[in-house]
Amino acid sequence: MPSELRKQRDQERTEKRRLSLLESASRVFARQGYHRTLISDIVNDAGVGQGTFYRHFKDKRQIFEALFELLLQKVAAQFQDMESRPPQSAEEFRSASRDAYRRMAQVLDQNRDLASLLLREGRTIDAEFQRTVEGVFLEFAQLAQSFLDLGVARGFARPMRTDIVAQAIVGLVIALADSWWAGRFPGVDIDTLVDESVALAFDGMIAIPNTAQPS
Amino acid sequence: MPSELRKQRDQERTEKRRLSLLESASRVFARQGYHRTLISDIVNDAGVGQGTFYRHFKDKRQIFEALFELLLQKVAAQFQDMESRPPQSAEEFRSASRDAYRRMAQVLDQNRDLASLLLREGRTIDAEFQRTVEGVFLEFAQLAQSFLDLGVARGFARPMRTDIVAQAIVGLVIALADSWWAGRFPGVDIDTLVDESVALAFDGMIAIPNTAQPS
Amino acid sequence: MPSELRKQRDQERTEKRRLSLLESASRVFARQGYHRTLISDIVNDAGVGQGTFYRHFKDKRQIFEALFELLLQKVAAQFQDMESRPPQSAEEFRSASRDAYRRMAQVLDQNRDLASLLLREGRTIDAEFQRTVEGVFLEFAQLAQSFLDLGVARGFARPMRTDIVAQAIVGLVIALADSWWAGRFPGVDIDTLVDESVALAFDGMIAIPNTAQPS
Amino acid sequence: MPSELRKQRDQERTEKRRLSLLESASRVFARQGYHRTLISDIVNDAGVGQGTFYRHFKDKRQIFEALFELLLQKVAAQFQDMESRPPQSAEEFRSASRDAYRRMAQVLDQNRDLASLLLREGRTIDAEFQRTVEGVFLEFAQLAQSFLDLGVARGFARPMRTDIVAQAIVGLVIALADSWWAGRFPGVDIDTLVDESVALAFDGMIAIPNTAQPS
DNA sequence: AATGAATGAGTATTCATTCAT
DNA sequence: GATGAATGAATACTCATTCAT
Repeated sequence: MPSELRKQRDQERTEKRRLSLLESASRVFARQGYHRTLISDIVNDAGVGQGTFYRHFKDKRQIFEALFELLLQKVAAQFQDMESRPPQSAEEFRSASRDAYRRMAQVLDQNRDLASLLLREGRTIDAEFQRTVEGVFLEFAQLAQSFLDLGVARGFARPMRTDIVAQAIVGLVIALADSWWAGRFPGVDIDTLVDESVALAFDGMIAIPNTAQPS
Repeated sequence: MPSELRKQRDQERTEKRRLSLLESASRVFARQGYHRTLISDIVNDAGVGQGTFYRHFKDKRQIFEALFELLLQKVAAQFQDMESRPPQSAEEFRSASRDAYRRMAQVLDQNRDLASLLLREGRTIDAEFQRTVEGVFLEFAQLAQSFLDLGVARGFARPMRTDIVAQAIVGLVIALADSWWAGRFPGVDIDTLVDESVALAFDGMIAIPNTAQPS
Repeated sequence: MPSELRKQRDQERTEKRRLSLLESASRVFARQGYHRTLISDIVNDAGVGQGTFYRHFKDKRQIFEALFELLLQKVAAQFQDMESRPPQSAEEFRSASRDAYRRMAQVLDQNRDLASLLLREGRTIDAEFQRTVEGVFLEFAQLAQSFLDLGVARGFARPMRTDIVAQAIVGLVIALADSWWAGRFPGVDIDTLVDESVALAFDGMIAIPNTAQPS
Repeated sequence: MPSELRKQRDQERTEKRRLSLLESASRVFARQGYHRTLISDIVNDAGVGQGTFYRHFKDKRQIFEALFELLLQKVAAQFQDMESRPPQSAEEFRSASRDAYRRMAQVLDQNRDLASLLLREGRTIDAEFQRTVEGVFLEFAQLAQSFLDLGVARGFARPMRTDIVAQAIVGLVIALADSWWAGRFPGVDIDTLVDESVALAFDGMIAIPNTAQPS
């Protein structure tokens, strides 16, 4: 009895089906938004029967949740191999920041539909999901804050309310991602976006008098 | 002719009803979110009959739209009397920015429920409303951009991609408002928030070498 | 504003609607059984919209429950004015029993559909309803038992396990009602049924030797 | 020729599967009732695949039918070896009755789950099954009736509507079985139940004057 | 023969909208 | 104009049944 083989093959097929549903859901959510999407839209897009959906997910919320976790995994993977040595100089501080920023930009852009969807609708599902999403935002903010604290402690950054600035930075990233996806920066590449953001965050907007008046 | 008087009184009562429905809608939307709110929730909160809703609004979308316009009006009013004389110095540039920022912070905070709701859910209603909301965001960004352009032109601000920075600034404002409302800044007052934001936007995070090297 | 009048008229109409739904439910349940009956069958029979059902009842179980209570009320009403003076002689004991029996037979027969339905399906709805129904059966059995106990105490009845006999009597009543409704007693009237039951319960089946051997 | 042996073994295994499914069905039906039982409940209990069910039974109704027939067979077996010599005296009449009663009590109690299930739900499956069940009840009633007729003819029993009394007796048996299973007779053994039933059926409840008046 | 993933017909239920009073 | 009971279209979800492996 090749039941072992059978079992494995079945499992693989099941997993494939699940992924195909996730892809369809992502596509349809991106097109119509979470709330205007029916289960039937998803299964039609996936080309499977109505009942098949319920074999893999409890309801619309759960497939959305699964998409959310998928994105989190990808984000985590992107930062997996990131150097963790604390910066030794102002220059290293800045380059580490730029690196983190660039990685975030990349993972967001590589998962554009998913990320855009989750950023836009994640907090409109229900109270619990709202908390989940805000928890993730907060985690990022806290990561940023501890990095800022380090910079302040070592004198690479000026004294500041790092809690406030960290949240501002996260908001800035999200806002720019959103604008970028909305096509409001025609002709701008990601590197420019990153460079401008980092420049703003580090140097601010103010004209630098030193450089301008060398004499 | 009492019919004239009667007519006016009726009209007033009608207007009062409309406002009461708008208030209820705002309250209920804020509590449950747009998508989880039923017409019956709104009329129950307002203490009027189900049919009465339809005498004043076509559907849920329309009352949401009306709330959106109400907020826009209040924002506009806040900026009505703002001085429009272009800044003549770097110092004026900075203070004008802070003033604009503070006004925005005030109007958002005075309409906390409404603003929070619209920022969170405005783009999840439908495609058309999404465009409307993004149009408003864009307007703010453009306003900010033209102000930045002016700063750059006069040498108050360093050269930069003002289109990008403007959107970043708008995102930053929204993110901080959101965090503030979510209670993530316990013990922080609005002025501190504004000051930190302006400091970040103008000076960046970097330690100021001038101060460090006085000689 | 005749809102008072309006309210009353509305309430009356609502009550009428509710009764019409109960009647339809009773009719359809009787025809198809509880489990094979759809909400749509009931509303079609009542000639009202699908949503109207849910304005009056939570679900199919609840309308069944309401029918059950309706029957209980009618049974209670039938026994409302029953004489409660304890029997003073064997003859009174027997006639009081016959009277109770007859009343039960009447109320069951007057609510044939309802009673038949509830006796047949009442215990197949769910565990909780089963307990409810059995509770009612038990109440009747206990009533019968206390009556029997009295008869035994006064010497009108022979010593016996009145708990067992009481339940047997209740079962006997139900079985005969069921057979009667199923048309298994063609040409028999209710009085005959009652008389035979009482004779069986009181005298048993055995030939009476005294009477048979007068000489 | 090993194919012969193989065939037989296969057949045995098939039969074992069938029985295991029947047992599971009986168990699950008894626990949840027919209508609340899903095919999946049965196959899960039996530890076989969903498809296997359909290799042995057409649908839920058919497995219920099979259980019903199983019970009938057991009942028939119980009465197989029963003496068929007509009673020659009042005493034999009574003892034959008690014997039949006791056998019925035994077979019902030995198949408690099955019997309880079929008595409770048998008539709620569909119209056809209802007729089948009522046919079986009727058969029992007719058997009882012909026995009663014989008793009346020979003077062992008083003249009575034997059709009515027979059905009453059957109802009484069922009611007591039901009460017994429901635990409403704590501490009572089956023999007591049988004895009380026979006493009620033969002698009724009335106090026996003979004993009271010895002279 | 056994399996269990896939299927979709069948239903309960919700809720925006209407309209008689 | 206000009301709220009535409505039924729209949808989520279940579960018996099939069938490829």
